[in-house]
Amino acid sequence: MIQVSIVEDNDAIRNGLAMLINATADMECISTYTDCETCIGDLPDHGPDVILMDIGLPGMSGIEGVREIKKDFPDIHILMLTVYEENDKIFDALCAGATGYLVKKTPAEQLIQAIQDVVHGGSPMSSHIARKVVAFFQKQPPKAMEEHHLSSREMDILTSLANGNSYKLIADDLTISIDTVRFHIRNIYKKLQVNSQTEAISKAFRDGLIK
Amino acid sequence: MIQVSIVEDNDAIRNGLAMLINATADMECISTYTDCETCIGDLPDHGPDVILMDIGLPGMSGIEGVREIKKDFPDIHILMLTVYEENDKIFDALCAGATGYLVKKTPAEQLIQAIQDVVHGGSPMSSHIARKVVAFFQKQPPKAMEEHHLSSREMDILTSLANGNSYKLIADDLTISIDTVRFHIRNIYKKLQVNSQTEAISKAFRDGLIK
DNA sequence: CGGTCAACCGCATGATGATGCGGGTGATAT
DNA sequence: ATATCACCCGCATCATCATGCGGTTGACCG
Repeated sequence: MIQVSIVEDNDAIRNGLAMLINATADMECISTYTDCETCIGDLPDHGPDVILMDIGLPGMSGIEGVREIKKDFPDIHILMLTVYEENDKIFDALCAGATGYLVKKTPAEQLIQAIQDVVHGGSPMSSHIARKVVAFFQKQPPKAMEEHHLSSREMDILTSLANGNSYKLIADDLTISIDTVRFHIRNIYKKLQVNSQTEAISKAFRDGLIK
Repeated sequence: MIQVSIVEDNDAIRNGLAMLINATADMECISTYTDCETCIGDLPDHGPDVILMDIGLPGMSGIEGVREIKKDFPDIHILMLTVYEENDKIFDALCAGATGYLVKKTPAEQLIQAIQDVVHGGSPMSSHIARKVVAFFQKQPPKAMEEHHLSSREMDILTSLANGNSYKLIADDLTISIDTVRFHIRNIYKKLQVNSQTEAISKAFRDGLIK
């Protein structure tokens, strides 16, 4: 029996969801809340397996609620159920610890399916949400190493620099002279359009040149 | 009519998939390949809407194939269909441009559903795959600011430092004296266990103190 | 009320870095 | 065969940083 709680301030939606869940075999809605705060207060007494969580709530937002709940009850799966489709909300919710993310227009049967999915190790997402999540990975390397056309030697030096080595140490590591290290670093600066180690390292990290 | 191509070296699987697709209304398999190279060669002539792509292929890997295809035909949706569930493969495939990621044991009807989903703006993923993708977002801050207990002032300085500002600039920005900047930086170094700007910035990035 | 702590300020010294200039080699491309 | 480019080396100079020491203030806590 999957035990579900609901956090949703709209009465009609909340009650509708509760009825839907109670009408499903092997699933029951053990509690409903109109805000995160009271939900969190109840958790020590009766913790559900899954929480359906709205985002736009009075008081603490659903995303903040996820963070709080996950901190103390990491085993509870939280399924965001919201009208928001902005990237910020999606990623914030997932980073906060939400296991899935559904838009409110999701049909009843898919919602039930999602709840089952989440307890069986899945992460249900509405299709357009999933697409945005996937898109996140694809726009990651806007400027890769090739864009900055750093030579392999320059990458050596940059990497060593990022590890906190001084010019002297880098020179010893690569068995070249310290002046050569200077030479390469000058070129790196030109290519990255910076003029200090700190800037170079920052840029390298942000552009994914270094991990 | 959704036009589908298949790249899969296993004869039984490839033929099975083709039959399944051709048996579905509004869907046809227009070509099948046992390797990426010939598929890519064919694309200029007959480009499908969706490609089902295996990863473990003779010659060019499916992931490399995705990269190549997406470079020249960004509108073709590629659905990975593979046995691999390792994080590396998943993320590499998505970064390369795959729109969805299914494991091979996916039942026929879900596979058909996934193909339809992908042309309608979704990103179908097997449930365990989706969970891994979501988990990616959640394990981001292994050591957050709290772990290093940097004060908010120290964070100001660290951030400014990462933006390539010199002590003097930081001092002006925060309207404090340059000696105070030094003071804070000394403390930052102690807390991060480093002793140079470069190391501090590297550590800050790697620990997610700075984005 | 004394203790602790974050935040602030100052000075001094040696080390390191940034940048300008000069030069050399070998491999690849035109 | 000459150009280009990555890579290598050297010197000089000024700016910046790392680190040691000292101090003040105001907030919070037992």
